[in-house]
Amino acid sequence: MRLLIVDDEKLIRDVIKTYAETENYETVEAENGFEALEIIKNQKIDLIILDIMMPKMDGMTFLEEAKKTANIPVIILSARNEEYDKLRGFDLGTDDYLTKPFSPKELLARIKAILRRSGKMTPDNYEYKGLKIDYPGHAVFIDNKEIKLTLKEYELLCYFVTNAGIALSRNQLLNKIWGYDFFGDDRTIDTHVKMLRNNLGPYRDLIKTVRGVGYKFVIDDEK
Amino acid sequence: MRLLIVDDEKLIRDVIKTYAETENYETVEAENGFEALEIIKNQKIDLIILDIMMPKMDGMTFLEEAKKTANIPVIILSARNEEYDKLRGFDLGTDDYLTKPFSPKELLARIKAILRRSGKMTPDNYEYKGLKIDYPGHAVFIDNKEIKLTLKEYELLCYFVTNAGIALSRNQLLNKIWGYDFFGDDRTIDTHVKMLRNNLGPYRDLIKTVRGVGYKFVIDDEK
DNA sequence: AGCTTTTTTCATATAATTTTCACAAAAAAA
DNA sequence: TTTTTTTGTGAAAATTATATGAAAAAAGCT
Repeated sequence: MRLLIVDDEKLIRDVIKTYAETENYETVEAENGFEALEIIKNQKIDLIILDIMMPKMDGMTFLEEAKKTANIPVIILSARNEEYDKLRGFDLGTDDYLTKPFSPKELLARIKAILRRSGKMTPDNYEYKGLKIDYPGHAVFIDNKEIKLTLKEYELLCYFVTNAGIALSRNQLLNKIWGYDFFGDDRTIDTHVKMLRNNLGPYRDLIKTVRGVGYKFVIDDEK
Repeated sequence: MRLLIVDDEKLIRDVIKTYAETENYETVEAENGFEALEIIKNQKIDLIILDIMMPKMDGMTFLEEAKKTANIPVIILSARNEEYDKLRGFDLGTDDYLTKPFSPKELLARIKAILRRSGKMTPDNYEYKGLKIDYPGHAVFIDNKEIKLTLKEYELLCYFVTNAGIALSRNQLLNKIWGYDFFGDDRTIDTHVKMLRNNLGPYRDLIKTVRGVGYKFVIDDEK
């Protein structure tokens, strides 16, 4: 579950980030509308927390643009005195708003409510044949026996699973799992895939090599 | 722990009832708002599971009436498309809602969460094998012998126990046990976990290290 | 204040994970 | 078939995370 926090004040972003992380949400930050637009174009974001009042591109402008791109629910933050009118017309069934100052607790409640409402609840487990992932427990089972994966292997597997059927390039994998700032060897991924495959035992073939591209997690039995 | 299930469809009531009983909740059923009102006037009910859409007296009307009578937490069931607006104003801190179709498992999780939150379920003790926690007495026993834990150790243990099976990050632990305003060293947690483990003696392995994440309390015997 | 207990910090040891790299194997292209 | 490109693999090296002991700091107690 990834939240995008858009606010020009670092302090506010940090506070929200801190609280969000206690609930295990991942967070991405943007300082202004431009940055935010870039992010929603390139990353999977489940919810946007948006300060309406910002320099450069203000919240409303961003919102209009954003709604054209993707349908991501938004929690709008605004000072009590800002024009309420502007908020009219927004889909309060999908979105929500909160006036500053707000209590972090309330924000968290709203976040939860919205994510739930929009059906974005992360399932707490994945299962395919004898392969099971217990997300909250960070555990993976094969035929009901837990297999021990390292963090990277686990992350890899989760990413594969949520992108089943899609060929993922090494670059994509690097960016998503290692982060944008990783400049390591390409063989690194191969090595991790190797180890993951080994650990998956009978399910090792679920991770197919897509030559010239990367890897793909398949859940059908085509040969 | 008695749950009142209010829904006009017998099928739904039955499903909920069945699942609820697996968790040892008693259930009482009502087919409509009138019946439900009667019941909460005359019986001790800890939680209401309420379909918002019903003939005769609908859920909202019932809810308004019910809130006058007693302060019982409510889980509202609604179809995804029903007007969200109506739900505004309800105390999402106390109540909760779920859109149909929902997984029984999720419903159970919510029930648990709400009962816990509203302090109704606070069992006064926890027991797993020879490990016992006497909450009111703030005491912990191992094989019927009291072990002396410091406050932090006790809090840690309780938090682990109520989140059994879930990998808890250091951040989460810090925030929940130390509070949001603690900016201490990460090793602090390790140290407390170490001490707690030592004090747990034979049960020290219930607290597993989840490398790269944090710790997890496990209650099953997988190796 | 002095003493005890608890909490926190921190340095070091230990263990596990991650990365690199050279070469083998496989696939694709020539 | 031969060459070229790409991927697989094992093992070592580098890095990172956790466990632990001991000491400092803080909080309680009498």
